[in-house]
Amino acid sequence: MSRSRTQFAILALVRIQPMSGYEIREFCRTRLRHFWNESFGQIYPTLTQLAADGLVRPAERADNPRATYYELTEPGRASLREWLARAASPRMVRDELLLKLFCGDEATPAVLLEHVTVARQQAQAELDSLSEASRELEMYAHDHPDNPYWQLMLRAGRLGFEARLQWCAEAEAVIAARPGPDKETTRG
Amino acid sequence: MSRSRTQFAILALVRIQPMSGYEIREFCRTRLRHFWNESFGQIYPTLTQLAADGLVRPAERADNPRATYYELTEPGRASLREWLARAASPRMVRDELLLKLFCGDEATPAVLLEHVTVARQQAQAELDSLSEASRELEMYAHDHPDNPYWQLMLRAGRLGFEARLQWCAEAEAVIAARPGPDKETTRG
DNA sequence: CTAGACATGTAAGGAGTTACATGATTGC
DNA sequence: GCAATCATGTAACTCCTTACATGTCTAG
Repeated sequence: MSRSRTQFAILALVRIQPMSGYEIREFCRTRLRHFWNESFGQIYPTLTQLAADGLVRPAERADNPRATYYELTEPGRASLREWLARAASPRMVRDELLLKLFCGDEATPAVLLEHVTVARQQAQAELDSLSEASRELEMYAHDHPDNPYWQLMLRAGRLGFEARLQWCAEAEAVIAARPGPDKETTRG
Repeated sequence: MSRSRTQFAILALVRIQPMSGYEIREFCRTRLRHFWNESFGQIYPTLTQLAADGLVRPAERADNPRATYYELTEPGRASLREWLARAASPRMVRDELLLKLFCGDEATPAVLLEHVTVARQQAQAELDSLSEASRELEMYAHDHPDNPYWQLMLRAGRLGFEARLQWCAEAEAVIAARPGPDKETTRG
């Protein structure tokens, strides 16, 4: 049970090809960014534990002998499949922007507008990077058996960020329609 | 700095009206569910700390003398405003369903389909509860100065879950199109 | 009289991030 | 030579959930 979700994230990654801890981190940071994250502090200890448990093992890879690469073992594959069969724990979202908006009347419209604009730009940047990732997948993994699922994964990101973008536009309109901060509200 | 985001979530809630720890929990569990959560283990110690720091204080409330209600103090309001002015930390999402899909070819389509169907039903249930919440807000808080922001908050949930629903439908189609599990894939 | 909601709290532990420490290699 | 990237790890800490412990009140 320990290392719970991290463990399976790592197994899922080394299943594709042998990977080093550093590569696992980079993969999360770039490809899985919109729905998963793992940091070094989780990855390296978990990798050590997985190797001790025989679920992964050190592997050769021609391209760069500097790093320690790990590959999936058959027990590791069995463990991965067992996890796949279990129900997924519900999606967790923590959105500080919405929490701030929740007491929006306590702030000035200008401040809220700034927060939303930043969020809109971030969503747009994510959409751009998803498009790029989708093009890369089509080029390099067109025939990979996992490709339909990888495209679905990107599609989830795209739909999510499009919704976010739409919301930001609506929020900007609503906030802009509020009375400005020029007349001081005598509150206290 | 300690109790960081929990602290401000609580300040944001007691700002609306004096609340007990239990009510704060219920509010998160029901109204803020789609973007925020706090558990008892966080709420009670934080409430104690906030009271010690003078950011909230015990308050009277006619409707139920059993619980200890807390209200926002002026220093508490100042602290809330200061937090509101700071940039929101990026939205965090952790989606185990997508992680499973990421190695979808390792599972049977039937298993994946089941996971997605559960997710679709959950999204639909969330949409229903948001509609209900929106109707309630219009009825009881139509003239509340925060109402536009609360509606925006619900709108974010609605757009998000609609996107989720859309994605689930697409995912079901893609998975259903995959070769069935009747012919055993000789893999190992 | 009992199940369920209301109510408050603590303890333990799991999960996850950040900062630190270290060092090799590569490109400029 | 220097900065950036690649690479591995640890320690401290925050954050958060879960399980436990306890008790009241209300509705059936």
